[in-house]
Amino acid sequence: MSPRAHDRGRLRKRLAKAFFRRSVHDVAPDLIGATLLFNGVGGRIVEVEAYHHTDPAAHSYRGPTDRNAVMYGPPGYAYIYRSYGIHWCLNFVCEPEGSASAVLIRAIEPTAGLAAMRRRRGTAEERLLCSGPGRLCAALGITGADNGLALDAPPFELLARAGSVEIVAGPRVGITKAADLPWRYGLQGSRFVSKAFGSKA
DNA sequence: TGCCCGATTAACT
DNA sequence: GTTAATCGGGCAA
Repeated sequence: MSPRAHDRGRLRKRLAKAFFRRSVHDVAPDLIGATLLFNGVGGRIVEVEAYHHTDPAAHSYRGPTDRNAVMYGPPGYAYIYRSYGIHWCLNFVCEPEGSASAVLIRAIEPTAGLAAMRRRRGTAEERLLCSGPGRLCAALGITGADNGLALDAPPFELLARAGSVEIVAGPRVGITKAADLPWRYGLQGSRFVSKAFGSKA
């Protein structure tokens, strides 16, 4: 029996680099419901935001710098930056190389490695373990040292969602420029999002 | 070189 | 509701 036949039905498809080589506005909603693991710790993605290089709120809007260099590389890699000098935030580089566009991973529903997450986060509240970009990185143990790593190889593991999901969109969180663009996507009804979605986008 | 602001969070009043 | 923690980028001098 081939490995493929063995895996069928048991394991979901791993997201390859080609998955990310599309518009951020296609990749972002397609990530909702996918499973993100880092060293085996993680869960189901329930909230993301799209950042296009033409977007004034994007780090790549004003051109390449030391910090955003990974955004200018090929798709399918992790762009990790420090936020407010304290937190780490995880992004997936998308679109053809040079587009400098990415998707910010804002929240996941914890499903694997709960004990490790609680230890790193210092709280037992499951809902608060990964509900926010900074909290998510803390729970999974992701830091700036992981900036530039490929998403289709360890320590990362990304699995496509199983079946269909209902997706909601709304304005992004914590930005002042282009704050009206509805480029935040979430899993309908999830209690693990960082902030509730309005009824209308 | 110095100063202000930000894709945040937790601990305050 | 407000504020501190604390780092890189952007812009003024």
